[in-house]
Amino acid sequence: MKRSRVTLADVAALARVDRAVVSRVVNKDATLNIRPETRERVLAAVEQLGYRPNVAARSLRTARAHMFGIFVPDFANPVYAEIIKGAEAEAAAQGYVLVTGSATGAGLGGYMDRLGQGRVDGLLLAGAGGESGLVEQLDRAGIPWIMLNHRSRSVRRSVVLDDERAAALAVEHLARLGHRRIGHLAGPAGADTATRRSAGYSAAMRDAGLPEGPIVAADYTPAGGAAAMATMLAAAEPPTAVFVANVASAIGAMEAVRKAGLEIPREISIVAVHDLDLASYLFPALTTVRMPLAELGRRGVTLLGRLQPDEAVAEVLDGPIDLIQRRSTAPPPTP
Amino acid sequence: MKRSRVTLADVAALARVDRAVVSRVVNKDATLNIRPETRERVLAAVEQLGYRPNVAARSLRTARAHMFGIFVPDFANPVYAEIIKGAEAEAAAQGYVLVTGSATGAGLGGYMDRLGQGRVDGLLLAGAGGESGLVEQLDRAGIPWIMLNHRSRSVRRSVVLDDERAAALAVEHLARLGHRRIGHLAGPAGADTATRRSAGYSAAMRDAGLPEGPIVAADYTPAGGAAAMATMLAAAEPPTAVFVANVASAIGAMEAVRKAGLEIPREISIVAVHDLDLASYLFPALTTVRMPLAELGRRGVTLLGRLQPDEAVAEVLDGPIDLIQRRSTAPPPTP
DNA sequence: CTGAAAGCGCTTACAG
DNA sequence: CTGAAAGCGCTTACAG
Repeated sequence: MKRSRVTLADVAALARVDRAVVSRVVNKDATLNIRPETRERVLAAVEQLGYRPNVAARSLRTARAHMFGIFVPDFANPVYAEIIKGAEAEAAAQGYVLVTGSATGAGLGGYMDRLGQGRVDGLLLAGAGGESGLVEQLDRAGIPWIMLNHRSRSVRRSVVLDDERAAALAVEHLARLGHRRIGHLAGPAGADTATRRSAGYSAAMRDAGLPEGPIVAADYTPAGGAAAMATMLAAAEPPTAVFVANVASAIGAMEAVRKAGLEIPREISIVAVHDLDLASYLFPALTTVRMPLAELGRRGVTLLGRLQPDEAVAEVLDGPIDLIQRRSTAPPPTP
Repeated sequence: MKRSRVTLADVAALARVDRAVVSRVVNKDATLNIRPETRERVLAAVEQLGYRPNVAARSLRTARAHMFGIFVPDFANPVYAEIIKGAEAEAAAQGYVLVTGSATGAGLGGYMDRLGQGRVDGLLLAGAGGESGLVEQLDRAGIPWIMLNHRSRSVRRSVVLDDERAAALAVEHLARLGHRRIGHLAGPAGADTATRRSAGYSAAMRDAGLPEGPIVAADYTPAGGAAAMATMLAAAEPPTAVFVANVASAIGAMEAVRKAGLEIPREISIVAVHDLDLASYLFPALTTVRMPLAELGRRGVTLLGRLQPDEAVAEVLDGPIDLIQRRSTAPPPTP
């Protein structure tokens, strides 16, 4: 386990060429004219000594780290796990490596401090809200950044998913089953995804010629979803189906329905956004809308590698969005 | 969003001191004797210019990257998400940053290639098996490494959890409820955790004076768990309780029980290892054994920072292991 | 108490 | 077609 301290100079000496030649061979410099046998000698020396370029020296020289950072609220949230998976796959394809940080570690501020200068060539932020001062803090650090799943005037660079279409898909599914009273268990006011899903719900209800409501907001947690669903069920005319903005809320909502003595889907249908693995483990298995989360991560990395330093971007990712029907939705009860 | 290209020299010029002084002030060099007003001037210049040390230059000079790598099979697996959380928290406390890689990206080989030389000061591997050549590959790269959750003769550095104790806790819980026929839905033969959990099951059964079996192995997936449980239920005298080595298997096992027309926990009790969030979302909520996964990640990072290059370690983490009782276990049916 | 200088390992524009 | 040289930004042993 001893540190291999093989440098370019060692390889050059063994291959009897200059370090510059080794560098260009290793980096596959196309402008290098070299005799095949010389190249072979260099490659053999690299192999024999087990030479691996020192990334610090290379980064210092080229001012490129070949790393991207990605910051998420929580690794244990499967939504962000999917985004990271996509980001890592694309980074790997580009020969980049990912430096991950989460709010459960030491927060974004601590993360950026530890990043220092020049550690990453760009930073992806998922699940950040419109925290005041955030954009300024990012800009001051001088690191190109892109925000995922959140857009607003102050955010110059963002990629989001088509949450409105996801909501429409859910509502259309319920309407097609024959539901007329379709409620909406919305997300928290602060979350940008929640706003877009609610807008999509309203638009889809209008398109279907259905009256909106009831609408109750909750944070993206089971406890929040349970409380909101209890409120909804207490209404004079409770809905026969509910579009829930988030799987975590839906878990609580299902619990609340069960507590109220109602049966899913016979008496009430539920559909939620994000087709996480656990949706199929719930009872009954939850009908969901699948969004291209990994694709969002991929796209973020692609743009980070491509964008000019001052280029703005506000993209709605054009990926596949599908309704995954399971056992939590069915036609409404006949009165 | 322009790149801040402020260097030590800029700060030194503004503060009218040498770069060396700035360096030592920034790094809080205790041996530096400096007049308070000079230090103030330096700090003010740092602040005014927004100076952040260039990590590539620092790494090149000191031969320390202040980064650790962590490689897992899959970010979306909540077991590894927990380990990463712990590792990140400890890394942050040390001023380190984490470079994550997963098998869904480009595999360990690709990850290590992209890491190059000197990018990380150490590497944590979680969920790796006893792949042949793995240890050699790691050693050749010259990066200190520690394997998490896997130990064997060839692995010189490992930290594992006390899987035997976890198994014992589960078996004791079932025995205390009055079960006599306690089956074991084991993990795959290749998995080291599975071996230790099975050993713990056998020892605990012996201690309880109970006959072993039935024992059926499955991989750590719902499908595998379902098939194994179906086999177990088809036995002449099926068990009244089952200790399942893994939550994913348990999900499938519960499904199989339901398909067989049996009720949990009235007719059969189930307890599984790892207290993941989703355990409480299952129906019925799953009784589990909680293992200190985050602590495992923390400990790995701590050791990585502390161990001598050639020091070996084979540690069984001494963290809290608890039985979390939910609704999937109860006394056996009275015949 | 503070500064000058060397050098970490690489890349690249340039000279021959 | 190949080599010599400068320099990226920092740290640290040493000189004054």
